[in-house]
Amino acid sequence: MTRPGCVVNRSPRQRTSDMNLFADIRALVIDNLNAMTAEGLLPEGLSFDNVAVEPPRDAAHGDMATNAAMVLAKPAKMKPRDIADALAPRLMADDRVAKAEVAGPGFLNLRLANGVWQGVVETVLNQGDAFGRSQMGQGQKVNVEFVSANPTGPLHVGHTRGAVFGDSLASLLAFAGYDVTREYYINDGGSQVDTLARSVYLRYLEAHGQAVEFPDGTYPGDYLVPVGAALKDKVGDAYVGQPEDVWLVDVRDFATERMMDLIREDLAALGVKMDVFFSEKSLYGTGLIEAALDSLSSKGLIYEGVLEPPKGKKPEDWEPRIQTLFKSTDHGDDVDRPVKKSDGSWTYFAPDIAYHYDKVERGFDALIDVFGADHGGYVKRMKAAVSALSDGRVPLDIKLCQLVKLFKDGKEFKMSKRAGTFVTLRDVIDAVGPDVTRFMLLTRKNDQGFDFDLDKALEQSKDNPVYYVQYAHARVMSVLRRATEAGIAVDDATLNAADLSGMGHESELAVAKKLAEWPRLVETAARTNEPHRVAFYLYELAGDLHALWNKGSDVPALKFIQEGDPATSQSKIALARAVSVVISAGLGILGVTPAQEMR
RNA sequence: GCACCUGUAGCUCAGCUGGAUAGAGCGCUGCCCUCCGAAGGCAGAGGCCAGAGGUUCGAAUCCUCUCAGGUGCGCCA
Repeated sequence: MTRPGCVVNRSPRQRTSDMNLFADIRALVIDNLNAMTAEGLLPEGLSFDNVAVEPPRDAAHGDMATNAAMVLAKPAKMKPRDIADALAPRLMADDRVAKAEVAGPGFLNLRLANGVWQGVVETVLNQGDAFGRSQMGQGQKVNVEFVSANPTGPLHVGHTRGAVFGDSLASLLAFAGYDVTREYYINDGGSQVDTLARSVYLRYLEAHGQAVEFPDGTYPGDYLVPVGAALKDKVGDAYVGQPEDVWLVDVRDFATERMMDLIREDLAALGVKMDVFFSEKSLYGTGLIEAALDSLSSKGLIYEGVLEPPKGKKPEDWEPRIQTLFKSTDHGDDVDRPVKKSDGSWTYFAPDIAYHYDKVERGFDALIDVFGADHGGYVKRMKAAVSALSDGRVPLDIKLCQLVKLFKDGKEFKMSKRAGTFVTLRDVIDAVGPDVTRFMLLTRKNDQGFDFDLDKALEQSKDNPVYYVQYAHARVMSVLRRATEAGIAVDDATLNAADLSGMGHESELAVAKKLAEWPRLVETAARTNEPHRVAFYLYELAGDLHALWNKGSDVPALKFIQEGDPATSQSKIALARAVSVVISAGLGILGVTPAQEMR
């Protein structure tokens, strides 16, 4: 703990920890609460868990506020005001705290010394991209499964959202100290890949000059034309006129491989790189499905039984039948779920269980699945399965991404495979580029529907937040270039060592305060698995920089470059540089490249 | 019928797991470039946080119910 009297020749800012100023001040509060307890000013045994130190909504309330007095009043059987009055002078004894005053119902508002904020800038510059990195993950292994689109065609806009969300979430968790694995589950074991094979076979016949028609239940998309042609190149006419059992397996493997190549290229175009592609097919014949179900069985969670028909909407051909069921209701599900079809083969759920069993067996401490909203019905059963398989040890968080509606010319652009209006991920990237695509999709919470207006994304106007953030970064780069031209040294080493006392105006400190929130925001975003918070923070930080920039027009003393005064210029440019460092790091999490200049 | 998601300014959305007078962008009104990049900034108007109860020092946030929209609901994955 800090004891001001013992510190010689050290400015306050040098004693703030490197990571999270809010955590530092909270520690200060807790330390003093402990001391008060030791002195008998507070009763023994109080829990300080709910004591929070947060930025107040209104800047007029100071830099930070703590609810300590209000939270403790009831269990301590004391008035909040009395606790606050006793705590305030103690906090002020620390030289980071310039002022502590009791306000409202019992808030303790803190104003910190200017040196603290200058210290934040110094810390950002010292740590560079590492500023805001957290140890909260403690190296725990987290598996993020996302996209997992069926290997039957190119990725479409819906997949794009899941891809961007999952990839950014993975980056965020890595930034917060987790050991992250990005994973894609290939649904190559079901009947849809047989359908794919038959569709490709038709294209293959077509490549041999035959006229073909695509009956219902096949994929008529043009993207299979080159696959049919490639199959012809590979096998010649060996499969022409042959029955299905001759070619199905080979064509299926061939087509699936081609589709995965396509999907990998699509992901690469978005800047997404998976660590693991896990094949559903690889589960069959290896005993893994059996092992997973044996595990459930040994816990008494597998039984033969009959399900009730769903009320309200009763299937036409409903008839009661005995099935092999997983007792998922023991782990929070609404009804038990079948793992075998009536013909004795596995349902789709069985390999899903086995796949998650495998993830648990691979030693992950936490699992995250990113699904489309149309898979919302599977959340409870998957959670039940993982809970059962891991005896509740491994948490599974399932993030649902709501649907994306595309708008063009002010009208919704409906997708229809039959009509050929099939909007692919590649279409979107070709139209607006990967950076805009990624940032835009992250400006909405994952469980909120998304209206993606392609025209506005193309406009590159203020409607388009990515440009607002990019513009802020580009402006800083511009200042650095200008300063260099003016003969002011602004390399990182120089700024790193700069005296920051020339950066103390209220408007400048406001920006530094925003920078101080970054580590805390990273932890909140990581804890809630919500990467969109990063995008919104960057937007706010960019706004703060733009505001300061424009104030330079009214107040020349606020210009970053002060003619004839390199030292003051450097201290102000250090602030600007720090902003660009955090924007760069934040955009890195989102997978967006920071702009050096705008054209 | 049941489950999950959503409902906040005219529009599109945030709201930091319960904090103070609920925020931003677009649109609207009025301003700011002889001056570091105006792709920017400042100011103003605009709200019964879907509705009703409850929990407590305190609720947009947690609980219950109602209303509205979306997504799903055994032998498709």
